Amino acid sequence: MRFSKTFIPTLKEVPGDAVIPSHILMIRAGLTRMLSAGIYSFLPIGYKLIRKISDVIREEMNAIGGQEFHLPALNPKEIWEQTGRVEAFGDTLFHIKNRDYVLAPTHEEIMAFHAKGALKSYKELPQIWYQIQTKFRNEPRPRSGVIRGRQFLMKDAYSFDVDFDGLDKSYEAHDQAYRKIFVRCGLKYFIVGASSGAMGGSKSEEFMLKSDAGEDTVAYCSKCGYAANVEVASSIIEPIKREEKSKEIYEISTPNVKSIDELCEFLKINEIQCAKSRIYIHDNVPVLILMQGNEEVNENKLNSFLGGTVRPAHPDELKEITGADAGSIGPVGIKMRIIADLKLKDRNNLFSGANKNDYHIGGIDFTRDVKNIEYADLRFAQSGEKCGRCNSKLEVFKAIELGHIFKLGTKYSESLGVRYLDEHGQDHPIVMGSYGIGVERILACFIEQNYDEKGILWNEHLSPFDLHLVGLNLKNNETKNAAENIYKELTQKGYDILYDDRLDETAGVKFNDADLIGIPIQIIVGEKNLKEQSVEVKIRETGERIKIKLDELKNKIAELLKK
RNA sequence: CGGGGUGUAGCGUAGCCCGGUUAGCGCGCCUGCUUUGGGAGCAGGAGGUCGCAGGUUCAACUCCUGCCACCCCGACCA
Repeated sequence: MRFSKTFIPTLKEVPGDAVIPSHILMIRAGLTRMLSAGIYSFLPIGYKLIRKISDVIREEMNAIGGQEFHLPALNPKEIWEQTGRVEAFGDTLFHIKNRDYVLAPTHEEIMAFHAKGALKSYKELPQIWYQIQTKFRNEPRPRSGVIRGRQFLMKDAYSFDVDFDGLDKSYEAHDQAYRKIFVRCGLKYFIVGASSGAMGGSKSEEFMLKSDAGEDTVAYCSKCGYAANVEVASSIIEPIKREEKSKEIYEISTPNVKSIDELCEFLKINEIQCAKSRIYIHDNVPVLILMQGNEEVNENKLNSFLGGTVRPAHPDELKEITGADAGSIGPVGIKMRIIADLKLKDRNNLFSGANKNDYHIGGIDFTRDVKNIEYADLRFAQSGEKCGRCNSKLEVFKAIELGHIFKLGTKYSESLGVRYLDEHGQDHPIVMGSYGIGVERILACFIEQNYDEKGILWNEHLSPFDLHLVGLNLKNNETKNAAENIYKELTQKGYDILYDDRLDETAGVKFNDADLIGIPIQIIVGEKNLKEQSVEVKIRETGERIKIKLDELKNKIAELLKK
């Protein structure tokens, strides 16, 4: 493809709205342009990459028997009402104003609608149906470029089976296909078991990728592969030992001390010696939660420990319940259920609030002064702590969700009446699975993992072109002829080439654009080397430049691209 | 939805606090000449509802009010 005839609007400067590397580079390298918040246009090179990624997905989906559909984005609202998801999605669902349609945020309903009455016999099952299409979600806050948009491309697949054993097989097939897809796209991913949230259903796995632009925080063990959202992740921690001698309990006047930081500063103590108090309301009953001073309550863990409904107490409730405001609450003498994090188990000589504003208590011994105290794991796992499974070190970091597979079960087939007859003529709901991949996310995440200060670093897994041919001063006829010949010959050999044939751009501009766009191999044709019948081959990632005789170029390229 | 920030030419920005030239600069773009191995030089040129609406004023990019858009943090999140 000739650069001079292709729309590749590269940008020298960082666009004001972009913050994360992939977003900046996708705009600077001319892959995408923003139309509105969370709505992006893909320009020719960007769209070419989207097609390449889609093709990988398509191949792996077809390999497990998937059949590709093309479904409407415009859906009758009625179908979504039948499954209760108009309400479930709430404001996230886009509604059409002048007709009772919604813009599909996903396609369980529509696939199930087509399956209904069409898949009637056990003989027709199982089926895997998928599509690669645009979804619409009215995200309250789009961010990170293409990573969370209001309109985005998703591959979503649905499996239809006679029973849960069949579903297990379909699920397993997708699991394997997904691994292949992400490996083929060159992504360093990991898998997190997760709850399936608003989608309904039981088992699920998320395919995730480490990134500062991520929206989830996960704990990951690179040794055994344990990965879990920090909301549920557990870790092995070293217990903190009791001090040898328990001091007497004593009250301290602490005027205007509200936070743990202020308390530590005021008393010249370490936050590890503090028991931080939080009041939660559990099924309308207050509970005191105690955390070590430097840690926060993991409300998710608290929730699953207590069951029922749990919420933090409002500031105005605190005084009524404890007699003090936040910052002066503590376990000594308080009459309610008390649960402390395991890090505080049986500790002594602790500091906490006195349940009296502007006073704290020191010398607290949980075994002596706080009767009926319960202990539970209520903290967030942190980097460096030991993995609960294999004892090596956990890492905690932000991650982006690339794909999600889950066992839906019969939620949609029940509510929409998607049923089949078994060999005895008995009728059953079809058992479904649902499997999604964010297509643009693959592109953005690849860039998040492969860039340097000059631009993107495509590789053998993913690249818009095989080769970037840079013709320097093309007003020089010899150079032009040589470049044109190389372009012709290598194209005939089957290579996909971006040929920078721009007449007026200087060498520097072309070099920088080539580095920005980031095709792995550059062939540079210039007067200097042509005098020796040579051109230069530059490896984008390493910056290595190799001088090659013209007649050896084809072999060298073949060798480089074979890897 | 809460907190913070920004909106000036295709892109990046100065000016605004403290109202008063023709709204300035860099990049990009157009024309000509020179240049061509790491974002070229000279000369000339085009391009602006200063986010929108209202208000104050002799006078508004600048002050006030409302709205909108975009970004960041949080809440939310298949």
